[in-house]
Amino acid sequence: MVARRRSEMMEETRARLIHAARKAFAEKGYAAASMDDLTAEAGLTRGALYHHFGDKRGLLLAVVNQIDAEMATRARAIGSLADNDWEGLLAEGVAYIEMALEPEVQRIVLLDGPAFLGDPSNWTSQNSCLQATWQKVEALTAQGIIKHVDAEAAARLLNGAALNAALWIAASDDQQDVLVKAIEAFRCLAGGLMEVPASLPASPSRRS
Amino acid sequence: MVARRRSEMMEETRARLIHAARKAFAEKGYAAASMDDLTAEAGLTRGALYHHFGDKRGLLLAVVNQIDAEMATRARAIGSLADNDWEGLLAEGVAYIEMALEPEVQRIVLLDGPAFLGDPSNWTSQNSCLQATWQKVEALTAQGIIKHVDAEAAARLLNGAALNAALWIAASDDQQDVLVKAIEAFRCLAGGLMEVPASLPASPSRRS
DNA sequence: TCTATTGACATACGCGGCGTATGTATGTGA
DNA sequence: TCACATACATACGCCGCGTATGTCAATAGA
Repeated sequence: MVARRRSEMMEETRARLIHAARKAFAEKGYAAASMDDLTAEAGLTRGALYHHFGDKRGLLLAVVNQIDAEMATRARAIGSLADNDWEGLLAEGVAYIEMALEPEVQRIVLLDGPAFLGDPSNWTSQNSCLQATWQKVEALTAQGIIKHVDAEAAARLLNGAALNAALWIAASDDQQDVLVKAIEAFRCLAGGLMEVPASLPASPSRRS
Repeated sequence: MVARRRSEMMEETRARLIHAARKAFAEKGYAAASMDDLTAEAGLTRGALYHHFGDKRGLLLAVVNQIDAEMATRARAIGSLADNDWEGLLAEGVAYIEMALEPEVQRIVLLDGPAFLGDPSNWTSQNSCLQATWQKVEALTAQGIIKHVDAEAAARLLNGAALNAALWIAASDDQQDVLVKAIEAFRCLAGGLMEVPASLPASPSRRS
């Protein structure tokens, strides 16, 4: 028997509970997931769960934060591979769309999260995914590459568009085909943020 | 006592249940709303509810469809007031953002709907709001005003952006201020769909 | 080293909510 | 008017969450 510290044990207990919760929430949805089943799957009981997370929502919050952090890390990594910040922003958006196709992400973060925890902006104090996009938008604004719109607004709408694209793709029959269309439309929309020569107005056919 | 047909009574019963459900779902959320309380509010019991709607999800579906239809009607009306189809599309989008600020719409259609009924595209067979945007996009494509992207994709991403904007606004402190920013960003994004002279590439600084 | 106290869990209980099975009354067709 | 269907109401059981309580191991102090 390897001697282990108490804190290590606790950490593992928390990890096992979150792991089981991710699985259960993704498969059955938050509402239909039973905490008895969930904890049993992790070799524990509800006692441990309430001790560590307070209530069912607390567990969902912990799960969402974990997944959100993973997503942000992956998105930043993908975005940093791009040739420039603009392509980086697009790449991040596309990465969100693709990540959102995973049942864990979709079911837990995109559907149950907002429904049971409220608006994502209130999760934990910040949403890592949003922050990543937000920062990229600010950088591009400073570089004069995109228009001077509110950075947070742009980031939120971009993420919203990506999210909806993912829900659409996931529910479709030919996911590959739809994915291509969604990405094209996304790049198109994002292009609206780009700065254009002053001679070209953003809106056509303005009356009188 | 006014003599009334059976079908009229039933129709009123359904309407009263849906009305009570809209109120309860909007205030407490779908999960926390009790069907006993809800039906009592309507002067009925759960018996009537299960008779007409099958189960709790069936009631939610009926409520969502009703609100969705109302939203689409309002959006089309607003869109048709615009000077041209392009401004109509933008006006519809802005209208969605503003409508989504209403607790009924936000809580029921945007949060609980997707969580408990699945992707909106599977509701009833079509989502009226999406259809309205879709049609406008197709019309604009035919007129050569916007690029040849997939119309459904564009419509879905636009609606998704509007939806997310609404969630943001609703959770913010200064709703008026945020609403202005969101609308500006929305118009900006939507502008990305517009056709531009071929001499200007959609993407800047392409390498090699 | 022995003890006291804290903390990490397990166990036990009650409440409320959903779904279903059953009952009842009113309206409709022959 | 009689048989039947329909629109509800009532009654019951099961399940799931939250909390109160119990137990055991680990650390702290003397």
